[in-house]
Amino acid sequence: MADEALSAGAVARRLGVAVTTLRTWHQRYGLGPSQHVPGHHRRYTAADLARLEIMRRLTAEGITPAEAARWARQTPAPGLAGEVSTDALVEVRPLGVRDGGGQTIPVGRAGPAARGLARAAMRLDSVAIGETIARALAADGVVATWDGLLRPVLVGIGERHAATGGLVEVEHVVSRCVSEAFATVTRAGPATGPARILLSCADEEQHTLPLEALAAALAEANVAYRMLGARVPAAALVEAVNRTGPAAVVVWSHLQATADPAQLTVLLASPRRPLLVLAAGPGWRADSLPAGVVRPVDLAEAVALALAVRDSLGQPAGH
Amino acid sequence: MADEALSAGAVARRLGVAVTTLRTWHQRYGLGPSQHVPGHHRRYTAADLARLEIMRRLTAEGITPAEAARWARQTPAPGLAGEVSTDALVEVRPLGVRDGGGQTIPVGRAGPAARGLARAAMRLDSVAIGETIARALAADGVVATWDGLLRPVLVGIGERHAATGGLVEVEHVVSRCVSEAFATVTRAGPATGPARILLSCADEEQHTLPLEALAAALAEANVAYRMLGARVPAAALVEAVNRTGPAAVVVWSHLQATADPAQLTVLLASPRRPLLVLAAGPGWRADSLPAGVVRPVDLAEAVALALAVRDSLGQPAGH
DNA sequence: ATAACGACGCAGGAATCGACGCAACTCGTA
DNA sequence: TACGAGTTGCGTCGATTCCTGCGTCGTTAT
Repeated sequence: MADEALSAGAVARRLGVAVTTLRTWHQRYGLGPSQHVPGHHRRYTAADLARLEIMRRLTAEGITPAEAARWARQTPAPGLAGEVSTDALVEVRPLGVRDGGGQTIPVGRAGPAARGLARAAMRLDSVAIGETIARALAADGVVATWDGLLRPVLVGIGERHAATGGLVEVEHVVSRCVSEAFATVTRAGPATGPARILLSCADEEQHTLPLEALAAALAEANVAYRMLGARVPAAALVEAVNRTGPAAVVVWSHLQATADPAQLTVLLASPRRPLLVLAAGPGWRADSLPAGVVRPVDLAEAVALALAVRDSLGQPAGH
Repeated sequence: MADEALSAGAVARRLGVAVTTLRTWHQRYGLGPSQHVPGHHRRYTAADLARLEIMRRLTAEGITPAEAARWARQTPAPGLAGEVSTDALVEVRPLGVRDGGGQTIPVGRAGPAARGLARAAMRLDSVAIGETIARALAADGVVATWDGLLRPVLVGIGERHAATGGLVEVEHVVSRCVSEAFATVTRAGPATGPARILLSCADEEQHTLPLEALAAALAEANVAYRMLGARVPAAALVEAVNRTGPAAVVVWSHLQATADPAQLTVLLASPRRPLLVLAAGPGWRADSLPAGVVRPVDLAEAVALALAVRDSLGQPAGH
């Protein structure tokens, strides 16, 4: 048993926080090396690190740092199995405990889970990010998770990025984790019946996440679909429509620059014109859309429309 | 070539350090002649010298002596796929003709599975595509599936696309299915230990699939990593490196346009300089890479290098 | 006789310390 | 809706601690 005396920098790197934060946690919450002479360097033992790991896990769950520190401090030093039931903690929120700010992502009143996700994101802790998302997906489903957890955090990152220009790495890590989480949902739900719904990004549009959310929501509802992905030229979209003859087509555009209504018009003029053409995303201008195009306001509406198409045309043995 | 036991002075002269330093390295880091009785003269064998060579080169590259000693000490004496020598790797491959996928195999020799995958792709049948990939992954693992199945098909589609201009939808559907398959692999393997490997695309680079393959291969081997994803500006990459202090960084570039060596140079000049910087992908020009950058030729080599980093630095022992 | 040994110490530089402050986020209240 | 109070993460600054390569000294192996 060698004494793994980790330095402050090493611990900070491992946790994904700044060295100064480690010092702050020590003096504010008493969460530091058990043996530390003031003025000397901090040397974290395995037990100290375990405490900090608990701190990291609890804050990633959305628990107030002060509260998390209280739990981390009271854990028995020996033994790695310091499992703390987090579910109970989320519910019980003592009065007078506020959520603070600091270097974080604004999530508004999106709940503790979103705050925890934001914190894990700032630390680039992809494991915690993935676990949080998976838990939310299992508990609340795709639509609720998207609206209540993922979108607030993603929007927060986007705003901060637009304002300061930074946070690019954070955005990428979160996006990737969200993609992976949606992918597991997608893979888990085996599609039944033919895919009559086609999902596609607009030409040059690179943002896929909302479309992936829709895909996951459809998979959750056992609705078959086809996902084309990002940067689909109008010709390729028409080609796909002609080849597969979908009942509904969803075209996502995040930016106005990618929202050329012509690619929708071409769709409507296609030989195998789909019953429903959805222009989704904030890029589209309502007044410039060709007639016959529906514009859902949120994920729930898009899912509902897609389900309607499935229900009306799902059974080939009609009347 | 018999192993002439070198004296301390000879070794010191060869390495360019003082004799006392050799003694210091021995008693501080345990980096000395494997057989040495206290009080007697040190006699360095070839293996001992090799260890010291590693020590010298790593410290010359700006790596903390303690960390460099850890590398040198745990290097297997008989070259077990281990030779850490970055310079050697760069020089051994004077012209890396292709490595991300230059070979023109029209899916013909790649086996029946590839043919079936190509057919399902043309049909935009994402279910069949996903099943084929999942089956191959389960049977052959990530690396073999990538080299033997996915890369041939993707390359074939790419060539056809370049020639005819069509097949965009096919490419997108296949890419998405591959991503999802890799994501399930990624999610299935719980990472153990801190993530010391950082995966990132070059600036403006949009192709993520090869990086996702690497991530899946690492997850398959239970190696923790961090994936940044596509279009990572150099500043964001440096930011992530400084925040998480990884041991190895893999930067993927598919196109020459995105392979600016400056973003690697910045990495090497970073305060928390990683031990290993891998320039992966066909975009990089071997002759324009800064010294100290390793250029893996294929997925297997990249995985092997990453594993070496994990194995060599698993335990951050104290002094 | 020469080179190496072990112990000790030293100077330069990197990392960290403690204190302070700032900016940003939430939430209750006017 | 706007604003102040409470939190929180982290940057900055001068001082201090720690690491590291190497020189010196008396002794010992070759």
